[in-house]
Amino acid sequence: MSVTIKDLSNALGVSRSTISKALNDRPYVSPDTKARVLRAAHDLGYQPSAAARNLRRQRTDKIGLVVNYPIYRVSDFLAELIPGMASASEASKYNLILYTSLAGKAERIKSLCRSREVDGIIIAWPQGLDETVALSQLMTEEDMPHIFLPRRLPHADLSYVATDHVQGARLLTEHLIALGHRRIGFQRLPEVFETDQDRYAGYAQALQEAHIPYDPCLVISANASAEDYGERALNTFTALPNPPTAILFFTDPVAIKVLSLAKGRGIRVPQDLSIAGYDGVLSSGVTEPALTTVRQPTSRMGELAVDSLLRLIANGSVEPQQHILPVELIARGSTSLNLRARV
Amino acid sequence: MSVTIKDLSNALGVSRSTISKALNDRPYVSPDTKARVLRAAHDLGYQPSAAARNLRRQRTDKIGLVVNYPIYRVSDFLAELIPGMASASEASKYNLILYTSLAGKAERIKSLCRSREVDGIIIAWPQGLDETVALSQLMTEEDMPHIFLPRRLPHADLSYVATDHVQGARLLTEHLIALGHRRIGFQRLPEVFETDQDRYAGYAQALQEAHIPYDPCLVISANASAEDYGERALNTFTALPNPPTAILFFTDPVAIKVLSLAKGRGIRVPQDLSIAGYDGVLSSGVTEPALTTVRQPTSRMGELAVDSLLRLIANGSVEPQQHILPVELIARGSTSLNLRARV
DNA sequence: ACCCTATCGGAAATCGATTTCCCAGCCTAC
DNA sequence: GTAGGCTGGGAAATCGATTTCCGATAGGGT
Repeated sequence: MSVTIKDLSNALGVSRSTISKALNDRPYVSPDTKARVLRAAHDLGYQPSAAARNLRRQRTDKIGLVVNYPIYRVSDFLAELIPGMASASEASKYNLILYTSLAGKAERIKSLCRSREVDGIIIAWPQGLDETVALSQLMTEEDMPHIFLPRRLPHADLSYVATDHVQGARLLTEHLIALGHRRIGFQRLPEVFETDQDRYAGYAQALQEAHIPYDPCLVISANASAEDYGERALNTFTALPNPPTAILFFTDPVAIKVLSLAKGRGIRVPQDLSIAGYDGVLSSGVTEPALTTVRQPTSRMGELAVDSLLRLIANGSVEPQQHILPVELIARGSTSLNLRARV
Repeated sequence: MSVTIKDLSNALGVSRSTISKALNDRPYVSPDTKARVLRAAHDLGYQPSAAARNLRRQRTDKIGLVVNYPIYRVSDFLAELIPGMASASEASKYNLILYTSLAGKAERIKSLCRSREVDGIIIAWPQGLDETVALSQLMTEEDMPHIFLPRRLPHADLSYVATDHVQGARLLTEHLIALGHRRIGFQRLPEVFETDQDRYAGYAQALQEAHIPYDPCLVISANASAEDYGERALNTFTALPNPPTAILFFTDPVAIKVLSLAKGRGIRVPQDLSIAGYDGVLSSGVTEPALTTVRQPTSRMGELAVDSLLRLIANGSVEPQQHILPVELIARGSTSLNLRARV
């Protein structure tokens, strides 16, 4: 079959241990022998068996990525995250193994840990804090380094990489306030998203600092089971006696949908209503008008997640890795000066 | 450390071979013993070591995905392809390992084959036919089943899964002809893309069947090194004495760019000029007007690639797998009846 | 009663590397 | 001159499963 270390040994008349030492840059091999080994290895096209190596070294140089992609299908999340992670990991001789069917299955994640087919795990899927803590505990028991994505987790022991949702919502709100808006609608995320609290906090902070009184009518919750977030929100808001002059939606696709909905109803954006999204997906730049949004450094987040995980793997669980990345406001045509008379 | 087959053996007073047989559903184990083994395995949370298993069985149940993602960054290619592949492979107990830094490096692909860390490889990156054939040969020599994506390859021995670019270009062209267009601009792809010939053929066929004479002025080549495909094409076409009334661009982002460019120059789309793209990216649906385009079943292509590869792995290289998937015309606002006087 | 076969289970080989341990020289230092 | 420390290299153990081979027992046919 393929050429093994034994073949090399036979060809050179040198023991297998010496071959191994030579190839792995270990001491106690003469320069001469080492050169001969390297040469022969190259000539015969020798490549160590990954399985044998993994078995003996008790590590695989592989990172598991557990994702529940449908949630993110709405955005370019995967498309940006994966390349970022892949380049970061390959730079460190690691590779990525994808697991998309493990979402929510604690039992299967435990099996993954026990089989030791990866050295660490990056988990990207939204769930409650309690479940996350339980999951983290499970992996810790199995001695499996791990890191969560893409949300801040209010727990001192958990490792995560996130983007700053407080800042994101605050930037958007401040932007609208600066444009003269005082009645700003805010659509909360479905409860499963931990990010919701952060964004809401950012929104509330910005309002408070501008001394704009908080009006509960301007904040509506999205029902996770329903799909027509956008339409419901628009209906609710326009039905108000004193409707908002601007609305923040929790994701670009929803905002984009509302954009076209508004157009159909004769609501001019941004003259009659300013609209903003969140994420900075490609589509947000080509709508008419283009969408004001917040761009998250997804690719960077992927890199950082890998780097952090590798640190956990190397150091054998020192203190947890917690990183929050800044986001960027992209102000575009869908938001403008509040033209309606100041009330 | 973790619980091994030896621990099970000790706990039960049963030999390791019997344990293995019981767990792997092999004959010559009494139902009683088998039940006891399964029970103990479950109670102790036994999970076989992936490395040991791979070493002994000489396979890993993993598929390598070699991609050169930047090329596809313009589209949702990765975002759709990967979930499709992942779900198909996990349904068959396989997992995906990502390799993004191997593009173009034949030597490293050879190493990948020799290390046997995957049972098969799916390669998705554009390159010339000669290189592809050479690469395929290399992998065949290493006994590594493999399949190419996402283009038809005019070679009887190569395995690939592709979408039907002839049909795609033909559908678009026929659509425009049906709308009364007779001067239809066609932008060819950079030469590196094998798809170019197919699309061009589709375009030419449609014209011929409609008895529209071929005008070389209406076909321009894109320079792979330049980035401003769209602008150049628009300039060239509008400078013609008898300019086209419709233009086919080779990808949605380019068409979208031209859309906004045209708007800036006072060219009305579709009244003055019909424009179409290719790919059906999310953005194409939200432009004003929405873009007529062709949608490729990327996710399905991913699934099919995995299924085909698994077939190659199972059958030990029977005949090559070659699949071409149909595409779908999405007619939208950017193309309309040819309103200019018939010349 | 005897042989043959099918079933069950264990001992040992195997997969292909790494790592530990040990031996033989050789050099240095006292 | 000898003890002790290096260095280069080999023998063998090891990682944790699967698989082959073989022995023992039981059941069935003549």
